Amino acid sequence: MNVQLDDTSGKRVAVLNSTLALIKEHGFHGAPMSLIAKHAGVAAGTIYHYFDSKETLILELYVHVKDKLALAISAGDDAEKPYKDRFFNLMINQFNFYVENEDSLFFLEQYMSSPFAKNFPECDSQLFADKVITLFQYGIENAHFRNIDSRLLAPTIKGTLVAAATFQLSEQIVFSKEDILEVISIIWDGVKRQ
Amino acid sequence: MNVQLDDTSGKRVAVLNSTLALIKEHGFHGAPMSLIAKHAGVAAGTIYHYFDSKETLILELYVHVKDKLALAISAGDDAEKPYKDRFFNLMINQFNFYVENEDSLFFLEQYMSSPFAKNFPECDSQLFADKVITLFQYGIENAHFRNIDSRLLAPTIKGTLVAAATFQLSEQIVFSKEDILEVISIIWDGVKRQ
Amino acid sequence: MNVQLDDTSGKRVAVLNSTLALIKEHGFHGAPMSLIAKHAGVAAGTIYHYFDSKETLILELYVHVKDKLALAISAGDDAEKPYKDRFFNLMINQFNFYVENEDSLFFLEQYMSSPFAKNFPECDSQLFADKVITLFQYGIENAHFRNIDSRLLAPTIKGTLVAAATFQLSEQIVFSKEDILEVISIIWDGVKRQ
Amino acid sequence: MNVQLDDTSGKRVAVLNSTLALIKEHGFHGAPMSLIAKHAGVAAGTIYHYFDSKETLILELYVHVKDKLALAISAGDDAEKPYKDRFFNLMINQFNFYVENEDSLFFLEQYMSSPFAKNFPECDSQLFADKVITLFQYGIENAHFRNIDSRLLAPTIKGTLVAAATFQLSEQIVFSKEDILEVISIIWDGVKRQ
DNA sequence: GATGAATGAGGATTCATTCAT
DNA sequence: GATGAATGAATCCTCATTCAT
Repeated sequence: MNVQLDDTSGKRVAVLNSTLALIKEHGFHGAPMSLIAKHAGVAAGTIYHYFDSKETLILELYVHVKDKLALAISAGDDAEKPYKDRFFNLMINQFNFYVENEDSLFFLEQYMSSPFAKNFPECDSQLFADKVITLFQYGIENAHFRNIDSRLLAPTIKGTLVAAATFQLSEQIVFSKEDILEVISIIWDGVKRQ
Repeated sequence: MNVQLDDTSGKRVAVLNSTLALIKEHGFHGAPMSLIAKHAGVAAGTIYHYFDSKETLILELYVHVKDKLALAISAGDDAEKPYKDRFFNLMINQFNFYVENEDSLFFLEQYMSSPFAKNFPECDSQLFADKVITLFQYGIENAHFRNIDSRLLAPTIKGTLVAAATFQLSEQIVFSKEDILEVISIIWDGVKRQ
Repeated sequence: MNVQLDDTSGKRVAVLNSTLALIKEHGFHGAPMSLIAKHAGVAAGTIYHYFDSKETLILELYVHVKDKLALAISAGDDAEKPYKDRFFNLMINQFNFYVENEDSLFFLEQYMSSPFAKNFPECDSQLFADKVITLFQYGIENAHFRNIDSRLLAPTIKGTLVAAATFQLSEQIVFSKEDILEVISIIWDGVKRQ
Repeated sequence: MNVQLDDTSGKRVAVLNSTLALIKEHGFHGAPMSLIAKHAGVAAGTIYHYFDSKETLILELYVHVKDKLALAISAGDDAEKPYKDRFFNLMINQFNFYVENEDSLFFLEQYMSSPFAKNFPECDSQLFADKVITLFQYGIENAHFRNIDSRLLAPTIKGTLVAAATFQLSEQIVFSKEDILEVISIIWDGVKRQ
């Protein structure tokens, strides 16, 4: 019954963004539907035109954010370039996305460590699988990485980048271009074929 | 007014453990005080003899778990040994703790990404600072690590270990001793002085 | 966020009246929100659409009742008449209001002697100040009363009327017109210019 | 099962006084048994050695306070003196008691307007009946007062005195000896035989 | 007598969701 | 589509009271 079409007034996106902002600021806890509605400038009931329940709202928000992340991460990727360059480009993009989209970072972290992630593993971004996972897979198959399970690679890499981004955001310190490359080198030196 | 003393019947610890178990299973959401009480085999009101509010219960649980973690991590540490050995020992201990204490791992992850961590940064385990942070600090000062900010080191390391432990737990796959060493090598090769 | 407007179904007033009735019958104690809701024929949550909390409900009820009192007291007041006549009219009106609105009388008494009155002295009926206090003030300024502090006059007068009304209500005795005039004479003879 | 005897440590009185103090400060509402116990320096359970329930505690406190009031009011009463003098002495004593025992005044007011007074009318101070009511009765029988119902006299008188005392206490103004006599004259001129 | 941990029913309040307009 | 008043189950917490020590 949900209406994704002709949301000309953009209420659907407004609700998603408000949910994101509120969860970032106050956690899942501090984002009741009534507050989301008010923050988005819509009536409480209106949310239910676009989302079946609060649960699906969160779930769809997750995919929405992950899509944005996939797009940002894969920007400028060029299959012609050496793999290490492509990897570094991805990492830099990812770091920048986190820093520039604090609420997305915080939401993703909360989502991933919540029961949602465990209970709805099938609910994820196709775009992310296509753009990001694929590249990792390629690196594994072509022996650019150590011989580790592919499914361990992504969280390992993410862990360090998230740590760095969170650190910059919380500490009000700005990493220089070189600092970021140093951080990515930590990752690369760890996971690359030795 | 809380009574930590002579809780001979162990109700305080029972409440902490029940909270841990329920949060692991159902998230912060699925752990109402009434359920915690029932799970712990105490009356709802009894919880409030030991904790001022649900918030302080969570906060004290965090320190409690972090204390246990610190103890487990630092087991068998020997200042006489080479630094790399000490580092590997810590990592192995940490990985094992996570795998053997799934509920602690899940709770810590949820706690760290929740607003609690941001709102109460001063509320942390002294034991952890003494046993674990100190060893990292030592490694930094004695140039065993790359020249990265000390505050970035810990979350980076943790990220990979947590990823590995979560992976093993969720996928029902048991890392062999060698697999674990491989994972720790990822970390070590990344952060060690190049 | 409260909605005083277009409460066409009259739920707000129903809640006020139910609160009044229950407090009269059982005191502040015996008026839990759940009972008020049931008595008013609304859901418990509905009360919170109209009042922020139980405290504000009580506070707004006080002003509501005091407004009704002010209106009843000043009925038929005529600035052309001699002051003593106006005073007697007010007193008779007040006595009648108390007798005819037992729940208002009991509520006001409980409210005035509760910490509410001390903690929120600024929360009072403007109507009462305009209609009733003003007339007393006039009497003081024009030397119809003894030379006593104006702020002492009102409670003194009220004390006797409340005593009389309470007496009639509790004893199931009906004062005759003459009896009431006698009581008012007690007041008047006490406070009038000797 | 209550023990009024050999309360050598004075715990019973301590509980009564703590209850009085807390009710004065925070109302019936703000005087939970646990707080009374702490304020009185006894264990919560101890209160139940002296009082069957919270209800009886309040009831007994009322009689206790009323006894003290009766004693204070009738101090210096002399059957040989003219009735008006005796009446004035009583009034002055009563005013002074209220001003000097603010918590008793506030408690009595709250008690009288609460459902307690209605539900337990038989629970009152014998001392008060003997010392104070008796004197009023005498005045009525000997035609010192107007021809009003005897049961109306006391609350009428009390109303004005309480108003005056409350006024002084709340406004931080000290009535002079003359001011008090003026107030009592209001009463006397009102109720005396015209 | 005295203690205070323990109880659990009851109270204020929140919030996801519905539905008549 | 959009609204927001209304719902009532669920939540956190309080507090009079009991009882083993």
